[in-house]
Amino acid sequence: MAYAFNAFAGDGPGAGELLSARFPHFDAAVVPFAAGQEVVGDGDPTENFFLVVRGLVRAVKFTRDGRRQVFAFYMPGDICGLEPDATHKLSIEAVDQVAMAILPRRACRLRMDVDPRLNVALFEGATRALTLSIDHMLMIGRSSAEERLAWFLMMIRSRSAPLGANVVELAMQRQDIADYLGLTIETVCRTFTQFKERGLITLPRKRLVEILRPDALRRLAAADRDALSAPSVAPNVEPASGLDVAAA
Amino acid sequence: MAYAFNAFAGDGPGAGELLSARFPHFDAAVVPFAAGQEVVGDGDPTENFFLVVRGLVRAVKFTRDGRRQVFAFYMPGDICGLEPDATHKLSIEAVDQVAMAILPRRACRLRMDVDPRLNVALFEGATRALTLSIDHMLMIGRSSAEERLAWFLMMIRSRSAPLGANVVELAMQRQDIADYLGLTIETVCRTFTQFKERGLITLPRKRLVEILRPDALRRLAAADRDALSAPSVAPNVEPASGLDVAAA
DNA sequence: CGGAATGTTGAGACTAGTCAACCATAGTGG
DNA sequence: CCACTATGGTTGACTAGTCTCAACATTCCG
Repeated sequence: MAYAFNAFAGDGPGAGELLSARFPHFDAAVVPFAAGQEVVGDGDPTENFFLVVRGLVRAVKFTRDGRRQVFAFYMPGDICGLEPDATHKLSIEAVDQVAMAILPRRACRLRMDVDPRLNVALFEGATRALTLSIDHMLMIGRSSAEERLAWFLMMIRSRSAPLGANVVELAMQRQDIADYLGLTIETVCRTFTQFKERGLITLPRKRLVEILRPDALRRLAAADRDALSAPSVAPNVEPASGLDVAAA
Repeated sequence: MAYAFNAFAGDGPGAGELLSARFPHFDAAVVPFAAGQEVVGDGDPTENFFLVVRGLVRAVKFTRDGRRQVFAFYMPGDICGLEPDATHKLSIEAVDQVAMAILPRRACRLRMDVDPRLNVALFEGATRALTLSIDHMLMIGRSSAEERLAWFLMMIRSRSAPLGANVVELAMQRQDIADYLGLTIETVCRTFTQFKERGLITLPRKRLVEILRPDALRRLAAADRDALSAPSVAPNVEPASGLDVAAA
């Protein structure tokens, strides 16, 4: 599987920035992918890392009987494709029109051996990714449908919107949200409707959410995540945790 | 949170071996912990890595309203405590009588900067940990109770028993299993009973499981995991995936 | 033996899933 | 311009699996 590190825009120079500074390759090959197109598939050899330049990317895994789990969404600045094994175990797919910079793993590994800073950055990126996947797991394992959707909305908001903006664009479709949250598409719909009826949000368009009561949603979302109350990070700031990271 | 790398016994020298070879500190301080004792808690500063020397360790996270998720079990040879942030976000607790070697992070980091091999080993450990957490997440998000328990049993069997052994000791109690699988304790019990009635297992003691039909359990467990069918690793071998890894 | 902790079983409630119908939107071609 | 279709999204009725609450059994330990 390819796991993506998160660039963590507000977090000083993240892995993405570090890499792009260190790797001319990033600029060398930027490849476009159409919506729904597979970047790498389950079983493909792990030859490259990928830096998302434009669009939205998802990392998914299928079961034999067709169930699907979305492990992460990647936005511009995120890196995916980090994976220990010789073959990918997650599929990386373009959600909409996407551009990805191709970063040959061989070159990366060579650099990693020589450059301790890059090494540390990648290592920290990987452990951070693990941290985020744990938030995701806690949410999936121990939350109700409404808690999951609230968590999702706050996560997307903190990632994609300028801080404080309360209108979020959902590039992914309902099925992706459902598979990310471990729910069915119907439950996601119903929960959206319920949020509307409770005055928490409005839906100007299907893929556009206006958050009317961010505090209420945050409270819902926080029920099973400590991030909001964790003292180490600035309190009362939306956790960047949603930035899931997945191996590609 | 502290994430533990897995030593991967059958996988050549794992991170644990590498570290113990490289770090005299490993032998320097081996600390015992009583059953139930907390090694590090949520919010504690991240000062050390830990190598499990004896016993069973769990990494858990609590929600404000008391729900609990177990993210990983660590067995002798596993390392926990890997975490990017300054404070732990998971608690590390001894399940039974445990001995842990204390590995100062400062010393590790210094070494990591100088020794590329250690660095690569740790990095691969982290990405592998992420891979494993994804298996865990897929299981929690998309499986029935019986699939989860079957998955759990096959995981424990592959980790703790000599290959092929069909009697597995469960050092953890039912509540730990439930919180690991995202179920309630009652559902875990009922599923055990159901497995007994179907002739899949016997329970000579509460904490001792004899697996009568490993293939049937494996089929159940495999419904939402590719590991069994993945071609990159030896096929038809129990996946070592269960070896969850958590940051401590 | 007594008590506490752990584990099991049962009955009923409730959440989310399933199956199915319907609606909205966008694109296509007559 | 208007069917017609395809896709994506919503809603409803019903079901099923898991949770909740409660009682009871077992094991452990002083």
